[in-house]
Amino acid sequence: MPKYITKQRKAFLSYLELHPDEPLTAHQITEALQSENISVSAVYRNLCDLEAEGKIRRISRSGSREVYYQYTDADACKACLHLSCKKCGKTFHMGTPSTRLIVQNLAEAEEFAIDKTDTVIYGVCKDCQK
Amino acid sequence: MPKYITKQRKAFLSYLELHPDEPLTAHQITEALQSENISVSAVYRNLCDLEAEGKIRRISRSGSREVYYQYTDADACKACLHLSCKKCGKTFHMGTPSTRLIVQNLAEAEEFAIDKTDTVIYGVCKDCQK
DNA sequence: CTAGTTGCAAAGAGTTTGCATGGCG
DNA sequence: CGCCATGCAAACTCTTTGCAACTAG
Repeated sequence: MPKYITKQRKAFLSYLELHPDEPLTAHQITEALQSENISVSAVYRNLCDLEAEGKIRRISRSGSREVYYQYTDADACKACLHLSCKKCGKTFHMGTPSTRLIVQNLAEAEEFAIDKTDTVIYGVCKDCQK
Repeated sequence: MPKYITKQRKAFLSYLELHPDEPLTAHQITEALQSENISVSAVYRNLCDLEAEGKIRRISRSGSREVYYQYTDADACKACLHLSCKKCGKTFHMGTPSTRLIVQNLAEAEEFAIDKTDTVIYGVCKDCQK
């Protein structure tokens, strides 16, 4: 948790708030904040801080060597599961009833306590299915 | 797809087959095959090949900087979802009925076509819940 | 004034690649 | 014998770190 609100941190945070749930690379963020003269190290340090606070999800997987950071607007989505479209990259929030159904089914049928924050379900969204 | 069956590749593949669905680092694999005198580059090259063939899942996420490779024994688990325990690291295969239920629910309630190969559900398994 | 934050450049870690050598078929 | 795979070391890229300078409170 930040103690000083510097110009760089302010820019960094407001950029993330404008792109919630969007998979961003460290490089992308640095580029976007070029006008604010933020350094790569500051970006990484801030990313690490947020990751430690659990406000950012870091992901990398098959198909791309890139590492993505996703700003997850805290409370808004602690109750739901996240759906990520492999085509457009957008993230969707699963409705509460569906989420509950899955959580319950997993608990009952598999005795598995799902972690809603960590899990991301991949697939193809409505719009990209055409 | 391999054209020659070399001693190193044979050792590499049989090691993976002994550790299906287990999250392994490239370093770990190299260490384990030390007696076979396999080089790091050979390990990486073989990992890349399998990843391209879709036989290996590469994953890295918040909480650890490590990159894990998981050998997914092809056909055996194309029909089910994977559960990964955050405590013991083991992977479990979700039963077909439960899987079907989730797939269907996602399709109906969210119009989202889940990709069973890419998705991994994180949480805590039965044994680790105690 | 004091302590947290930044920028820079150097250090690190993990992964990839070029090239000559060696081995499978 | 011809081509693929390997090993080695160098090259790369991304990320982390040390340190001095800066700045918010």
